[in-house]
Amino acid sequence: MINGHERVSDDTRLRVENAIAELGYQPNAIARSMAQGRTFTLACLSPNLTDFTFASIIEGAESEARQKGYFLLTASAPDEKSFANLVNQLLASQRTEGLLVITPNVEPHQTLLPKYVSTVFVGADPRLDRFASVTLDDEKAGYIATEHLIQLNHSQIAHITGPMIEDSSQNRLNGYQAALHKLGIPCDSSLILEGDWSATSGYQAIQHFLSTGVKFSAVFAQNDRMAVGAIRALRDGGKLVPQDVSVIGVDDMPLATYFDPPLTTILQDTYRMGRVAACTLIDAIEQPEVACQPMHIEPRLIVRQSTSRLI
Amino acid sequence: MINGHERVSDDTRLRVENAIAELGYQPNAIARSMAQGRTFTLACLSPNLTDFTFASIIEGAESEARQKGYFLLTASAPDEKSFANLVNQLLASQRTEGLLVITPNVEPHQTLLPKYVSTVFVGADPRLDRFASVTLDDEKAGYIATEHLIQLNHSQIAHITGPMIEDSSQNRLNGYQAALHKLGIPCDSSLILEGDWSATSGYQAIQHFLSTGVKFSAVFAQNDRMAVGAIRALRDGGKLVPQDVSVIGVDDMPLATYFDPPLTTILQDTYRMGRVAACTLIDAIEQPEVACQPMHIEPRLIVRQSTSRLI
DNA sequence: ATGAAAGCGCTAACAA
DNA sequence: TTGTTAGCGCTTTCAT
Repeated sequence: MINGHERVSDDTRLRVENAIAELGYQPNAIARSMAQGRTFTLACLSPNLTDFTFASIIEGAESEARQKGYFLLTASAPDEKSFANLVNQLLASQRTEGLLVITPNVEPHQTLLPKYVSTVFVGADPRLDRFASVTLDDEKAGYIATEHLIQLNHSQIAHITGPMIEDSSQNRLNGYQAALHKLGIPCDSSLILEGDWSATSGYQAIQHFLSTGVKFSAVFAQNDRMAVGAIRALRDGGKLVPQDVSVIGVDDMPLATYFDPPLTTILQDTYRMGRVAACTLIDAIEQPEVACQPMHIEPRLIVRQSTSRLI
Repeated sequence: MINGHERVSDDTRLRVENAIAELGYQPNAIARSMAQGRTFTLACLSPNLTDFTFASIIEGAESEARQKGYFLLTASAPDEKSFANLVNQLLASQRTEGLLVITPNVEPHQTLLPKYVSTVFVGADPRLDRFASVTLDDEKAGYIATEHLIQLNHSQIAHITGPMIEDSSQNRLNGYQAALHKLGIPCDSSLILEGDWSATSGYQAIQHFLSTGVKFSAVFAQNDRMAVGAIRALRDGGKLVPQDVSVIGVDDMPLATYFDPPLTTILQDTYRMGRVAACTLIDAIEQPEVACQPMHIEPRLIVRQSTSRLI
C-alpha cells in the first residue's frame, strides 16, 4: 500500500509519509520481490569485464538501468561452458528479470537461451525476432574507414579483419569491399588477412604482407589494437607511418591520441550502445508485447595523424 | 530441507534427488533469501567501470565471488552524492550482504558507511578496524621505481604524483623519497609536481619542468597514463626517450608494450587485488568475529625500453 | 476510505 | 527419520 497511486485521503497519506520519514523506514527489497514477483535486477554477461569496449558497454547499461530503478548484476562468461552455467543459475533462481548478453558471436549463446526471458544482445545480431540486439553499424564503419583512405588517394589498401566467424568482422569487410567497389578500385584478396583482434595479430599480418612483397600504401585494421600492432610492425620493417603507410583502426580506445602517431580511427560509441541496450531490455520487460528489432549505432570517423595523403 | 547436511536416509535422499533431476526443479532464490535472510549477493561500488585498474579489480572480485557462490552487483558512483544514494538504497533494501568499495579516497565514503555492514575498501586504507582494505604496497612501488632509476645511474629524477589528497600518491612519494635517501641522493622539491592521473597532467608537468629549466635525466610518474603524457611532452620538447630522459610509470596498463618506446613500469596486480578483496569480504560476512586488517599487494618491476642507463 | 487477512516459495523448528 | 507448520516482510485482495 506504500506505493504511489492509491485511493487514500490526503490526510492519511501525509501522516504515513511523516511516519516513514521519522522512523527512517525503507522496505525490504527481497520481501518486495517475493510479493510482487519482480526483482528489478538485470544481469549482464560479458566475455570479460576488462576489455575497454565491454567495460564501457557495461558502464552505459548500468547507468541507464539504475536511472530506471534497476540494479545490474555483472558476470564474466569467457567460454561456452561458463556461459551456460551462468544462464542456468540466473534463470532458474529467478533473481534476474532480463539478460544483457555482450558477445561477438550469436552462437552458441542463442541456443542456450529460452524464449521466455527478455534478452538483448550487444555486439552481435541474432536475426531472430525473439531477441533484440544492439550493434555498431559495422558495414558502415568499414565503408567510412576505407572511403577515408581512398579520399587520401590510396588505392592499395591492406585489410586486417577480426575472426571471420564473427559477424562484425564479415560486415566490416563487406563495408571495405563496398567502398572499393563504389569508388572503382579493384579488390585484391592478397591484401586481406584475418586477425584475432590482438595487437600481436596485427603485427603478424603486416609481417606477412611485408614478406610476401605485396604492395600497399595504407592499412585498415578492424580494431585499434591490431592497428597499433600493425604500426609497430611497419616501423620495425623500416616504414614510416603515415609518410610511407597510412593506418586506420576502429574503436577509438583510451589513449588513442597518445600512441605514436596519434591514431586515426572510427569511433564506436560503446557507452551509448550499453545505454540503448539496457533501455531496450527494460522496455521488453515492462511491455513484452512490443516487437524487438536489431538496432545499429552510427560509427564516426576521427582523423588524427596515422593517416595522410598519398603523394 | 533440500540443503546438503541433513539427517535423512540414503534411500529417501536418492529418491528426492531423482525427482529433482527429473522435474528440473530449481529453488527460487528470492524465496530462499526471504526465508534464510541471506541474499548471497555482494555489491561493488567503483568511481567508474571503465578505467582498466577498476575494471580489473571488479573482474577479479566477480570471479572469486562467483566461485564462492555469490553474485556481484556492480554500480558506478563517480561522486559523493551518487555514492551516498547508492549505499542508502543498497543497505536499506537489504538486497546485498557486503560492500566492496573501490575508491582512491577513504573520505567521505567511510563516514557514509554504517558499522554493521561488511565492507572492504580497495585502493585506500581506512585505518579503522571496522573496515578491511586491500591496496598496492604503494610505498614499496615508489621505492622500487626510484631504485631502478638510481641503479641506472640517474640522480636527477623528476617525480609526477597523483592528487596529493589520495593516500596512494603520498605513499608512492614517500617511497620515492625513501629510495633517494637510502641511496644517498638529495631530494630536490623543485623536481616534484602534482598531477591528476591523466595523460594530459603528465604532459603539463613535463612542460613545466622544461620551461623552468630544472635539470633531470629521468622521470618517475605515479601511473602509466601520466608517464605516456610525459613521454609525449619530452618528445615535443626535443628530448629522446630513453636516450636523453628515462621514464617509468606504475600500473602496467594494457598495450604498455605498444607505446613508443615500450613502457618500463611497476606492475599493480589489480585482478589479484579484486580476488583478495572479495575473499576477505566473504570471510567477513561468514565469520563476523574475525578481525580485519589492511592487506598490501606486492608491486613488481617490469623493465621495457623507456628507461636506460645514464652515460 | 480503511483495516484485516491471505499468500508469494521457501527454510527451520517442531511434532510425530 | 520423517511429515507438518509457522513465518520471513511485503503486496494484494477482500471485507468492512
